[in-house]
Amino acid sequence: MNLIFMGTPDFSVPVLESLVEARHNVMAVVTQPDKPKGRGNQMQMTPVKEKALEYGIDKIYQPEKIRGNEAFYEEMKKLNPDAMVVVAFGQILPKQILDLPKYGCINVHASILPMYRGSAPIQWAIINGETETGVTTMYMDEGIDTGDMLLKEYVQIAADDTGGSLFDKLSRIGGPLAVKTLEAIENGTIKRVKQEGDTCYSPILKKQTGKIDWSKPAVYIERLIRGLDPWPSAYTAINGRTLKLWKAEVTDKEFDGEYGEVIAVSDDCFCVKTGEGALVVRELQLEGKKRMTTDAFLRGYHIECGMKLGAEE
RNA sequence: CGCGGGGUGGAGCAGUCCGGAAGCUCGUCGGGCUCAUAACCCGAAGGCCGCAGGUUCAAAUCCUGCCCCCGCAA
Repeated sequence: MNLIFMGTPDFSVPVLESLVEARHNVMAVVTQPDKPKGRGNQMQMTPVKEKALEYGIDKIYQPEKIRGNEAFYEEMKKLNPDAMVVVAFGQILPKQILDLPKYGCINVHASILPMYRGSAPIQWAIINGETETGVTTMYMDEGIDTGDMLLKEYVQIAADDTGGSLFDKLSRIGGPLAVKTLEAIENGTIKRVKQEGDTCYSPILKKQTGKIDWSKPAVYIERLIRGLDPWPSAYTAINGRTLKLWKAEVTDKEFDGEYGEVIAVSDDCFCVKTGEGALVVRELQLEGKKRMTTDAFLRGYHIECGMKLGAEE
């Protein structure tokens, strides 16, 4: 098929790869504009752009805004695509664009719709303690992840899955599922299913999302830590410095003390009181330092019972 | 030129401001104690103090340039 691919971050890349490898003709790639990122504010290409360049796809569009962008619309129209495949592109497409391709716009979404619509379905599935998630392909409509569903593939969430590991699992199946969906569309064997029943929205992740509220149950905090690993990470504060937590275990034991108070310290870990149970910290990272085991951390940093984490200085 | 922290035996740190014998908590190896041990006691090995210049009688420490790691902001 003659395709236009729209996507931006890492999650989009494996889908682009699958499409190219399945010998679809990816005529053009649309991705978000390059932005200055990272230390020193270096300009950085989006992952999708990098991959497109690697494949020698020369038509790369990076419109600031698609909505109301007539020039862009004319370009797309000229290409006359059979379908557009959209994966985590980052802009909402106007109806004009959605109606353009013969077979419509296909979206690959990292959840089992209609649950976890929105931009961070993977991480929120972990944070909320789901045991299962997956990938859904659908026809796009004007809403956010509300279009008719096409194919689904389920994935189990392991007790030690992180945002990163689950991301990897889902991005591996996203590509093949997109290819399969296009095949079925071409053959006319695809079935479209309306989204009905329970739904929920997974809001975009911000740095702030990772701020630990110690009055929450330990199980929730533990899932927050896993869900936001490797980005944006769950964090608290110690002696006025940011402390990221990377690995922790939950204890049911209840201790006296305030929420966020260190209530036990041993050679290789320390324990923090939460709203429900306590959290044993196993791996962390102090501002300006590398990620390390609590064991290593405690050799150079002194922690005592009674210290409060997350306190505003 | 966005802001900031840091690179010291295998790990994590102190020492740097106010130059002058390489330190701390662990780990490793050997020995001892013990029914036994990740516990305790004794001993040992292991460091171009990120790299390159400079100042000095003397530099981990002061000056200059560079490399690398990390947090924030975007």
